[in-house]
Amino acid sequence: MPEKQVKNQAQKVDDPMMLEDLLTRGVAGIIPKDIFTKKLQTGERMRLYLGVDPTGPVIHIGHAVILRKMRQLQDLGHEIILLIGDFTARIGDPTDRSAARTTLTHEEVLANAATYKEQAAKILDFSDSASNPARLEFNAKWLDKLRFSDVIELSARFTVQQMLERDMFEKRMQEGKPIHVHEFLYPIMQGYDSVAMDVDAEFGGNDQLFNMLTGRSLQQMMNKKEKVVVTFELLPGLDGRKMSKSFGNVIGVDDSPNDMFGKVMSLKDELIPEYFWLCTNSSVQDVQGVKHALSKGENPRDLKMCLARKIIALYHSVEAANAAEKEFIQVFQQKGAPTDIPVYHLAVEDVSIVDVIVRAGLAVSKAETRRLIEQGGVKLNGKKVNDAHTALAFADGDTVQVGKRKFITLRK
RNA sequence: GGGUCGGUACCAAAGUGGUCAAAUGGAUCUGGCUGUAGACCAGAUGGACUUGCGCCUUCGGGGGUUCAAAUCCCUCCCGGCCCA
Repeated sequence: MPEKQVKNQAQKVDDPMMLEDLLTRGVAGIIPKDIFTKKLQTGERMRLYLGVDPTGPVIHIGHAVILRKMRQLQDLGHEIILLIGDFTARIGDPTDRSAARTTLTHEEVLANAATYKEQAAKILDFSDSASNPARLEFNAKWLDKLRFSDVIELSARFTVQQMLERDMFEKRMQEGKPIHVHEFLYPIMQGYDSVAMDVDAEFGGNDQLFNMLTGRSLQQMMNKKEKVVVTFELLPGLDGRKMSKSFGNVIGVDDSPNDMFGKVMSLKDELIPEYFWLCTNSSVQDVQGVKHALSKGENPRDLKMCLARKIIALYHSVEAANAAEKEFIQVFQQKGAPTDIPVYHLAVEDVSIVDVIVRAGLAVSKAETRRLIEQGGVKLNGKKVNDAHTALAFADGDTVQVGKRKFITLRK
């Protein structure tokens, strides 16, 4: 029977290779490093958490760098908490925003939180049957209870100058952009999470350093504990810019195998080694090997295909990875049709190809569809459609293609 | 509270009475090429249709002046900066 009792001891990390991997892969900084290292070596059980703002519904493989590290520590027996910032999300983190975020309603936040857990569960083990299950927490649990006097007391521990130290506040000051008072409270709220959960360590993206350090200060002041802060490299997006939904350069852990494959193939060549290091379990030697192969002139395409298989295997399965690769070769390298084409049932109103495309949702408006036809982006059974007006006789099983990636099969 | 500057399309930002569905950049899309949904090159990017130098909707909200308004006036809302 697995021990489900609270254990105060985690597994010791003796293997220097493993320790090295734990301390370096994806890690930008550890404050203070010696304490963290020692706790890993002695196996002193740590309570550590990652806070996420459920402002968007997608966990991407950049977040996963941190989650995968947490999974390693979970397996070693440390206590893992995924904190949903349901309270803080309503305020909006000013990090890396030129303007204050629009605030979400509590309902939106909770809906996002539910999908978060589902996605995080691809990496962390939340199941009751696990010997050391990860936990989900919500910070509204304690932040909602604070009274105004508590907030004053907490904020009195910090100065405006300290808050202004953040680059982004400074930048906004210089640019003459607004900084709202509640944004100053954000690091304090997030810092209070550490106190409320009485944690030993917090993980987070590099951009969260300031907020996490505020929590470290508070934890020292209020619980007399040295909270370790571990910051992680931000995984760049597929195009090399910051990974962000608004740039469309994100791979979600929930993406389908085919999507993942295609997205990895669109990765900027220079980022290949970094992705191997941060997004797969490849060893240092393997990553060196990849760099070497690239410098020797090996086709980056083939390395990306390998990378794509590894990533898909992680979030889906090896079989899914192989299938996705076959599909990619068929559709994009050989410009064939995909295996699974959605079916569209023709309606009586569908007189022209334009109607079909709009009603099937392949384009948002008729004007856009006409534009696509003019640009040669629409094919019926593999043949370019040149005229939007001709009424076409559709047959059962006809295939309509819009652009490179959108296909439908027609059914009467 | 006073002064002043500003609010433009998905985002940033020009335009300051007609030549404005609105420059430019980003983003997105299409085509070409290829190593691929990468890179590069070219083009497109409010909407409906009877495809018109025509129509409808859009330059923070509302109202007005004018043959004509993103552009002028009034008013309201929101923000920056300086002063108090």
